[in-house]
Amino acid sequence: MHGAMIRRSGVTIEDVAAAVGVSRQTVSRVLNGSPNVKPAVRERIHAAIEALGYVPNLSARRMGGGRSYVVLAINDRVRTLENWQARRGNDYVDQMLFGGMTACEAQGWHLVFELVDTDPAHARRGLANALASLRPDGVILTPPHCDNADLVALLAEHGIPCARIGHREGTSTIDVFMDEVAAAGAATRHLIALGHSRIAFIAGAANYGSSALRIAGYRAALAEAGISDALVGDGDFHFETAERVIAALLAQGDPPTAVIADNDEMAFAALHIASARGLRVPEDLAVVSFEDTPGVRFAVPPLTAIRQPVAEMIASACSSLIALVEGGGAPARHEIPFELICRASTGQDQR
Amino acid sequence: MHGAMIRRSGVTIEDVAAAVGVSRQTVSRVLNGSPNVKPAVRERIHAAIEALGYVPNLSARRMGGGRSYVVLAINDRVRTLENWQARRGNDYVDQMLFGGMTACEAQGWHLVFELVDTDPAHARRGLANALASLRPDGVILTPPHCDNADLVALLAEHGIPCARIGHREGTSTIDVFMDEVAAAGAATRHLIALGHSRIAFIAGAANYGSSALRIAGYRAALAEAGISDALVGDGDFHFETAERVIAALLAQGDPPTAVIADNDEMAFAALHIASARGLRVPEDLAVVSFEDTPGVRFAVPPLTAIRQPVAEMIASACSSLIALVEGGGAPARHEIPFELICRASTGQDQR
DNA sequence: CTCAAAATTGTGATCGTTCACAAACGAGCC
DNA sequence: GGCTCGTTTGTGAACGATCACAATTTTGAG
Repeated sequence: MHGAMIRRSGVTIEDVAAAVGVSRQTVSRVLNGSPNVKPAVRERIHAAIEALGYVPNLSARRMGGGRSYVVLAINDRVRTLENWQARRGNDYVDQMLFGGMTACEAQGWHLVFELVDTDPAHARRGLANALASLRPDGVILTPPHCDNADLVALLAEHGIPCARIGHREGTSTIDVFMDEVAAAGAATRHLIALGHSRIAFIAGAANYGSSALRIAGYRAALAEAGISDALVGDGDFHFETAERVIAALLAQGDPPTAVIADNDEMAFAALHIASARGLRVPEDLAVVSFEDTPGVRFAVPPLTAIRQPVAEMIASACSSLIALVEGGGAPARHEIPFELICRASTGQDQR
Repeated sequence: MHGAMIRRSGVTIEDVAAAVGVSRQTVSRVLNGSPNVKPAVRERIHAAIEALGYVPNLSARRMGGGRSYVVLAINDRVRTLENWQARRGNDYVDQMLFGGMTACEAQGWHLVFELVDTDPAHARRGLANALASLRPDGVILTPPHCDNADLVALLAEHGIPCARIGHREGTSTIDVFMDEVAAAGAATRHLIALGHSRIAFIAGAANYGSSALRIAGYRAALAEAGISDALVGDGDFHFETAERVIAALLAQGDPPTAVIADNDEMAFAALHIASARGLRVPEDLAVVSFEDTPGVRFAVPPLTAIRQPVAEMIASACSSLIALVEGGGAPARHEIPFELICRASTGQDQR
């Protein structure tokens, strides 16, 4: 068949250029928003792109030396599904995917996830491999990678902008975080306003930055109300440990009438103990949680909780990275507002 | 500095070739597992790759006309986080990410997620755009896209292998599914074995393939035990509706003593009603759920559930796609075994 | 009307890899 | 030893975009 060419793939920039009667570079300029294109030509190129259904090939763009239009989100790798789900609440990733993809897509970018070992020796190598193979334009580090200075340094060496979730000390990075101190304070003050003075805080892990900040906020709110007794229990984010810790607190001479748990799973442990001992919630024991996974609405009773705005945080990280790459400017810090959602476990009626 | 060149990026295949003293093509052969390389040379190349920390650039590979080493997972796009989380249980995506990434990574592949509108007119276009920009080597369609024949056709036109999750009719596609009929049968027989004969099934949605199959399995198990009364309630996967439906069933003259819910959220509704009416679970009302999100272990009491093996399904889909691309062969169907996990809501002790 | 400056458009080189094909090498057979 | 055939290695072209720079057109001031 004379003149027929075998096409390895779909519509290319040359096809658009040929259809309009301009060079590929002019089409490229339109794609990349260069100002120096005659309005009439720009119009015709847009029409041709639409008509032909042209979409730029991401790999080719990357090869051309331009941007990759890819944001890489780094999560910690775990071995089993159980560990993965227990990691940081099982809807953390769900929210990441939603928030991140929605934000990236709105700008014509893509979000790619990669798992990297937390172990420092493997972490650097894992990130380096991901960078080499994907060549992202920006990287998001989630906990606990966000606290790994080595990874931040590696990204700086490569000149790749970095956003950190749940970290607030950065100067060279985009830090996106919520005010953990204020959130714990709000939860504590909510209970104090309801008349409680024996309020326990079940911490997740001493070495987690967020736990320490929350304990500080809790203590500050108590102090502010003139309550001298802080009742901090050492949990590990898991049900069984929390059960023991809460049981021990309740066995004291002057037991708590309210519990703040560092995540939902531990709040469920509080409900479970209350149920087992015939304590009414919230009358005998009020419960507040940090996290607000969808399931807490269906607990018996539904849990009052500080909502962790994960989707918003990731969306903000993506938007900021994109803005940084496309518009220049300097990395900034973004505090995302938290929310205290009052439900039946502290006496409110709503679900 | 004489001879110094400005490097736009990291280690390339040429660097490895130069270090070993061979041509790039020989290194490429080693990377792609070609058999025709002298063992001694292969050895030295592997050593150099290791020493230099070389990782192939994915974009360049794709440009070279080879594979992209990318599996694209298509999910339905929704507008709000609430809808996203309510979609199919909030840990569906969590499991997808874990199962899919783990499987892909093991083969040196990558998993990329993309959101595509469910609306038929936009769906085709959304997928076409994703294909054009990412050029994946394989695509996974999750519900409800898995049932969209138009998308399957589009992939066939492009010659891109396709795996469908939760679909079992495919001939040209890799279909990965669980035996919904048998699972519902197992749940039903479990309750019958515990002495129940008034067993209700709260369906999720009539037009969901899986709901219909589960109802069939439920009815078959009843018939098998000589129980003539099937008590099917029409739910919509949501708490509030399920609450009404279950209340109506309990108001009957001869109310059910057991409820099977089509997802966890509706099972929580059953627990909630029981708690509100002072019915003991499992003594007065036994509850079985389909889904087994992590939270059901912390319900009061913990829920017996059919575990939906989402992570395994996605992992299987990825592995099969990769095998198909790398090894040839024909698409096959994969039935993933389900599991009935017995907990306190049907009388068992474990969590 | 002329000419310089600004705006617009086009051309070759380039990114890092694989493909297609050609060349060199080595073993086995008569 | 010479020849063929299979194994191993190398070379130029290609993929589809962007970059750097050059060429052309348009604009506007004198």
